[in-house]
Amino acid sequence: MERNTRQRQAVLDAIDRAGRALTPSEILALAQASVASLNLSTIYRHLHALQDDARITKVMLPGQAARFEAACAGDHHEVAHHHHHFHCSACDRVYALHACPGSMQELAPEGFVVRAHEITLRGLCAECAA
Amino acid sequence: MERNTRQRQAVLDAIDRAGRALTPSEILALAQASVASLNLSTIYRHLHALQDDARITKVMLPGQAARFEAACAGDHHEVAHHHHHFHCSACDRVYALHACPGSMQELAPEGFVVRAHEITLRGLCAECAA
DNA sequence: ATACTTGCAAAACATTTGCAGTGAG
DNA sequence: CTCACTGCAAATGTTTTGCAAGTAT
Repeated sequence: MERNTRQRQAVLDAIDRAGRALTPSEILALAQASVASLNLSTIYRHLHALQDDARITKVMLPGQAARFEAACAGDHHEVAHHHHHFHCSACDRVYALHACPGSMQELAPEGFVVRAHEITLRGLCAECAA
Repeated sequence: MERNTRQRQAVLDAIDRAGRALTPSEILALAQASVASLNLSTIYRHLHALQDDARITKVMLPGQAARFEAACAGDHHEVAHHHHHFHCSACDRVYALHACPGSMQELAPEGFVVRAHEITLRGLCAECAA
């Protein structure tokens, strides 16, 4: 997974241009505009490879299939920026939130060691609320 | 799904006695102690029915299969208590957290309507940290 | 030319559903 | 005695993998 193929470029372009997290099916639909024969297996293989290369990030939300977003989406750091997500109940789209209220250590009982936290907001995006 | 069968009781007992959220497979293993022939299909059917009866709650965590916990676990309200969860990376168990930092409205951009939020903490539970 | 990539089909999981037989009330 | 419930097998949706053919370098 290191050659620069049309398929790899199509997957990366779809994600880079989206500006939000996409499901593998959405990526398939978008990338097939460039490479009509594109297959879901190939999509998944490139999604893994692009994660290893830190070009994209996997976004897992409760009860949702995995989505993928451009690494460093919306910021200009070298390392992936810690952030959370908003899931619109109406259009089912997922948007990155560039804020974080802090470590949440205090929510855990005595003796529990908190190493990470994830916050998901749900509701209506600006478009659907209008 | 309204008769009081051995299967239904076995599923409910397993969840009520666990004190933490269980996966359907864990429930199967526990409930088969009472009803050896018990089947995963039956488990799932009762899980839906018990949710409708508000006896149990479905717990969805990012990247995890669904788990189920007793409704009102750990508190004494009539309505399901709003709470979050801790997922131990070592033993893969899920514990309820009886605290919540608030609505998180402020994390969303202008125009977004926040209707709900979910927080998942990950790390080591007291047992695994020791 | 060589070895990485691709597409397809089939396998893995979690969950749901059709159906015919079983059992609670 | 009925109709809901159960168990099994098959279907669904998402993700992974084996393999033979295709292609970038």
